[in-house]
Amino acid sequence: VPELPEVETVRRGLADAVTGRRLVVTRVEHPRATRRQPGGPAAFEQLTTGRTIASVRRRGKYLWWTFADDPDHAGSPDALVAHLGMSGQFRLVEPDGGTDDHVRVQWLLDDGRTLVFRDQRTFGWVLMSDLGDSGVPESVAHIGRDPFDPAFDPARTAALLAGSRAGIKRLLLAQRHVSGIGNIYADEALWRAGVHPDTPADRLAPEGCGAVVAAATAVMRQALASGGTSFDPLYVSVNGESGWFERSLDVYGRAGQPCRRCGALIVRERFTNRSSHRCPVCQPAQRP
DNA sequence: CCAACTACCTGTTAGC
DNA sequence: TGCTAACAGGTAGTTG
Repeated sequence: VPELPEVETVRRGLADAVTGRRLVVTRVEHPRATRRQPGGPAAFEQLTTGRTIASVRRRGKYLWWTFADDPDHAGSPDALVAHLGMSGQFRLVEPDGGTDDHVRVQWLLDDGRTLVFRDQRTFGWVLMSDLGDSGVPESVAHIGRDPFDPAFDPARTAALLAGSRAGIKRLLLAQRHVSGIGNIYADEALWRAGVHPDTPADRLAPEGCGAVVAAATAVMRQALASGGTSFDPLYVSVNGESGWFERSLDVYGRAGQPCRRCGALIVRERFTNRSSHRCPVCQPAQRP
């Protein structure tokens, strides 16, 4: 699943490939991809066709392209926001390349290539959105900053987390106080910090929450440095390459294998209709 | 306002 | 072999 390091890898690939390119024509192949767009596929095609990409930006797992000023599109939203969901990909296709069943949106570029948005499980989406005064699209403004943001404030984030009684893993996944963390890196961060996922954040206090945030930041930086993506054909960069970080995961997907710190067997538990992985010794259950 | 729950979706794998 | 169930899980909307 694309989380912060994977989405940042995609952003970098996109920035290199499409900055300054004009979208000659947009075609929505699957209406679900534009389900959040007022006016649906037709509106999305009309609002994006002919525009020139000025920059590619990101907050948490949300990506957006800004567009160059264009009198033909005066009054149109300024940003194309995309979320990859579970399985979304941006891929560049050479002029003689084909298409496939998972392509949801495609853009013919002015260099002859085609940019495609592929998404097997269709949780991803694209949307034209206004840029607010802060430079963040309206549809992204509800999430917190991510740890790669130069303006990210770890102490303030820890204080915000510690102000909640909710379990720390739920809070990390909520994207509210800190964004970009998904199930994989949440489990990795909690293992590194030695914290049980259900520990109430207020019980951890700002110090404990700060340690979890620091662990999440560290593991995501390492993941970004080692190719940014998990080793999975669903999560590839713009050029189709997979990363190698899955080989470095300590708990996620390691149920039944020994903890790399203490040797106890990693357990997998149900957690709000998904799964949590933890070491029963390093991350013991909290006493009531 | 906060916290918790569920629908959304499809390809793969496990089990009978 | 064929069928069913479980599983992967981020987000938005709803409910309590």
